[in-house]
Amino acid sequence: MTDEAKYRVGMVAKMTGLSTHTLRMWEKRYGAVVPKRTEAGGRLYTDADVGRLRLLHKLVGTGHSIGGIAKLPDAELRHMAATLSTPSKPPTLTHFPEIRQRVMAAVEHLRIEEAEQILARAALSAEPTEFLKGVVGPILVEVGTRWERGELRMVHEHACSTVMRGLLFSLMRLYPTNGSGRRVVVATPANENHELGALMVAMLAAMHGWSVLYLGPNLPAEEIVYAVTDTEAQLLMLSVTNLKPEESAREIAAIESALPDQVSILAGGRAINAPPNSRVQVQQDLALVEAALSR
Amino acid sequence: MTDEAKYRVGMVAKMTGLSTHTLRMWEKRYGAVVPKRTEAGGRLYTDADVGRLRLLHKLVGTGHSIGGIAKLPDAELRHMAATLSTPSKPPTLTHFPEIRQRVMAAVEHLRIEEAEQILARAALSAEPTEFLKGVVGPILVEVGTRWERGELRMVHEHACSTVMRGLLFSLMRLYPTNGSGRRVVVATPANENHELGALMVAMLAAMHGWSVLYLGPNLPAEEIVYAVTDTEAQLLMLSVTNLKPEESAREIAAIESALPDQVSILAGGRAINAPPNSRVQVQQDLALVEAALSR
DNA sequence: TAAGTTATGTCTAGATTTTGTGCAACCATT
DNA sequence: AATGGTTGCACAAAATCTAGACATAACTTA
Repeated sequence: MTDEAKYRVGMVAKMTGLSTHTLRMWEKRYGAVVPKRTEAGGRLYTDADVGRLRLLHKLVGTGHSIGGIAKLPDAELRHMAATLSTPSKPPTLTHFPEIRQRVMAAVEHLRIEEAEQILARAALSAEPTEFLKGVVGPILVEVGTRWERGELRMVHEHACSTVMRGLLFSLMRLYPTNGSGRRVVVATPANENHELGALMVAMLAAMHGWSVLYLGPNLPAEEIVYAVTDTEAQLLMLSVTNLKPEESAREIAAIESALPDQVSILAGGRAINAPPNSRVQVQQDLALVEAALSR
Repeated sequence: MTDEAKYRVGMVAKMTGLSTHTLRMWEKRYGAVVPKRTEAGGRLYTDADVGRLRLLHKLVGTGHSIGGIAKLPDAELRHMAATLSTPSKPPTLTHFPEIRQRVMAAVEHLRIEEAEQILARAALSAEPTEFLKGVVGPILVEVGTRWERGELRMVHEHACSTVMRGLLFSLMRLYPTNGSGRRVVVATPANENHELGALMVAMLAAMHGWSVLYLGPNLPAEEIVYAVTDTEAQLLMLSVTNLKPEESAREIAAIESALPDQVSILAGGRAINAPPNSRVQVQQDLALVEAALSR
């Protein structure tokens, strides 16, 4: 495909399905496309012209008036064609790779509404654990690594996190607490700002009927301890993805030593580093976390 | 997407489900939408017009009378559609002080589910702006000051922020974008971690039909600039509540100098500090922010 | 409750506009 | 001269425009 002007009007008529007459009229009356000319005055259309004409033809066929849309830019026309054809079938995607790919594409172009829509649909038609393991997790990892490699920018990472956060929040609320009275506190230690792992396990806990107190990222040990004891929670879940090993170990040790004996601690995340010989149970696999929660 | 007028009545009829007759009557009798005209007098509707008509159609379908709602501003219609409640006649006599008090009590005891419930109910029965100004804002301020005074702990502040964040996210999603094509980016400059102000204005923008790209807290100037230019947004909204004056001024100046001229900047928040003689418009009052958004 | 009023969608009718196509005369290349 | 293209004018079908008449339902008032 070049931007060479190479098609004459009869050829374009065949390619687009419009008559030569119509082509000339659309040019003269509405300036829909203005082809170059040969020295003798013959019209010469480019590939882009043909594409545009096809678009216009399609839109006119669905009811738009040529006079109203002839002057609009190509991007606008494409958008109109895209939004017009969709209402029939909102395809529920259950094929994880494709979902991931489409969400990544949306994030790359900062089209967060689109990303949200795809994810929301997928979330409702998949097993929650599967969804977390097969979609949310991998996407976060991919955005993270591509960001480090410089292929994506910080905005993409932020936007993606925002979408996921909102999504997980909404999903969490779909599972109302049952009266089992099992309470869990979910948090992230001091200086750890990555909350998405925490959100994922919080959602798992909610799914299993726990009453979840989600505290968000970056909390000093004493605050976490206070929350656990004040609410008489039986379980504390921590997520660490970005701390230095010694920092992780220090914080977790501080939390553990101050917690009442009967409280269990479940920790996970890429950078987790727990002191040995402690009651802190380290668990990276979401499925196993889930098993622990359903016990 | 542009705000160009490009649809003729027949197409609009197809898109909205209303008859051409009805469209003309709604215009003549109630001024529900007043489309531009071609030179010859033909009606030309914009995407925003279509969005508004869809809203009106939906509301009429649920029992509202067209005469009563035709003149209401878009934001009002969106709120009504979102809550499917009464036509704004009863000025919502929810008693804000009591709501605040009950939420505060719930937060104090870390009963976040209770807080969530109270807030969600109040949010749906109140005018969004009023709700933000009368409930969300004051509660955040109160939690902040009581924390500084040592009456509350960091966990309370975190838990409360988490609740509000989730709430605002959900509320934002109640107002789907119409095709008006007005895009706004909402963010918080580097080192500013308080995102709730940003979330509040993001929600206001969504209510007014803007397509909102919410980037969350703590973004360097160049990232914000990239997002704005990449999405061709017309407006950037910034919130600063916790930076030092010189830091605020530096970041904002950096952003402003790198942004294309046609992008407006609206900034607010306790610690905002904008360079003088700039196009940065500082606005602390939510009602005035809203006015700017509906222009 | 009956009668009158208002609100709202639909319909008609005749004038215009929009838009695709037909025809005529002419030009360029082969 | 055959082919494919150009321009301008004419024309007809479809879509709109305006103004007003009507039908129905909902609401008011006596």
